[in-house]
Parts: sequence; structure tokens; C-alpha cells
Amino acid sequence: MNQFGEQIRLLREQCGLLQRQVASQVEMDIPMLSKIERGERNAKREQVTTFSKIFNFPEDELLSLWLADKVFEVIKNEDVALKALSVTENELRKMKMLSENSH
Amino acid sequence: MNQFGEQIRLLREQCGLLQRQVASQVEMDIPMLSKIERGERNAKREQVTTFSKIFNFPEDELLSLWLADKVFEVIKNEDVALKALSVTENELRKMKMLSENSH
DNA sequence: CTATATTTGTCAATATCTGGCAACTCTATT
DNA sequence: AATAGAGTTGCCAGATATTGACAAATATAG
Repeated sequence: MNQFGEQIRLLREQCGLLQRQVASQVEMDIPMLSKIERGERNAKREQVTTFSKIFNFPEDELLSLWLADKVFEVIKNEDVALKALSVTENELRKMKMLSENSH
Repeated sequence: MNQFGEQIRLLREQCGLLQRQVASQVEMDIPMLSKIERGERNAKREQVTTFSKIFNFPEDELLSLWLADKVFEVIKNEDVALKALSVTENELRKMKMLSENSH
């Protein structure tokens, strides 16, 4: 439900860093980092990259968690959540196939 | 990419209705319906229900398309789009299992 | 040319997001 | 019990985005 923030906190603790130290590197204030770790606010796209560099952790992994949180936010209250995901997935695959055939 | 709007338009045409006629039932103006059909604007949650009633078409189907469009909007620009979807899917299943066990 | 259907562009009002700060809690130290 | 450091909570003003509404443009058919 807040996979990105949890991962960030985990990585920060594994690196033995304080919020103060990480926050300054990402150029945000400490309360903001606290909120991101607890899922009260979303990080910005560029900050995901910065986090991955600070913790030397694959950006794709972080990005997936960050996106997943945003997707979850969209569908969480609907019964057809899972169905909607698979509709999106199909559409995405269709698009990918089209773009692959065109070059 | 605009699955909801396309479906709405299709249903409207199958019912032989004009935008003017549908718009008044959904209580929106005609330009707005036009934009929704072309994916330039999003319908509101309640309007999805209204559409399903007007066209006598399963709400779940429409809702899935409507949600899928919103999800697509979130992930469309990222390489890890598909991966992010499966992360969300797993999280969703996990939640569902937890809530099923508690009653 | 006229009428009707649809699309496009624009704009103010409203809602949402963002960054930043002050104040608070909690824990450990002296 | 006072101080200090780490993290949290609440709040607010400025920036951004979304919305509904309307006028005008385009398209199509008679």
C-alpha cells in the first residue's frame, strides 16, 4: 500500500543514514522525507532517480514501486480493480506490438 | 488508449442517439461529451454509472475501461509500466486475502 | 444557403499539489 | 528535569491542474 516509502526507509536504515542526511542529498526538507517514507506524500519522478543513486539500488525496482503506489491510488476503491489492471495490461501489450512492428 | 470514450461512442451510435440526447441525460453539455468520447477529458465516477444505465450496458465493463484509461495515464511514459502493473496486482491480491481471512 | 451535429478554443472558478516552517513527540544523555 | 537529536504532525500560502461553461469553428446533409 506504500511500497515505495517502505523500501526507501529500509534502504536508508540499511545504509545507516539519518533522514537529515538523505534529505539533504535529495534536496528536500526532513519532514518531507518523513512523509514520503510513510506514504503521506509522493516523491517526484526525478527524486526516484536520486534515491536509487544514493542507495545504489536499481532504479527500475524503485520506479516500479513508485508507479505501483500511484496506480494503486487510482483503483483501490473499486471492485473491478483487478479487471481494470488486466485491461490496461492488454492495451499496453497491444501498443508495444504496434511500435515494434513499425521499426 | 481511450477505451472508455470509444466504447461510449460505439454504444451511443448503436442506440442511434445524438450527443445532444445523451449529454442531457448525463447532465453535461455537448462539447463535454464530445471530449469524453475522444478522450480529451475524463468522465466522473457517477457519470460512468449513468452511462451504463442509458445504454443498458454492464457497469462493471464500463468501469473497467474508465479505470484502465486512468491507470494508463499514470504509467504510459515509463519503461517499467508492465512491471509496475504486476507489482500493483500482487499488492491487491495480498490485501484481498487479508480482508477475506478477517471475516 | 440553412440547419443540425460535432469539434475546438478559451477562460474563470475550483480543486489539488507542493514546499516550507513551526511545533510537537519520543528517546537518550547528563 | 533540562538538553539535544531524530522523527512526526499540522498548517498554510503559492503554484499547478482540473473543471464546467460558453462562443465560435468545422463538418455534413438537405
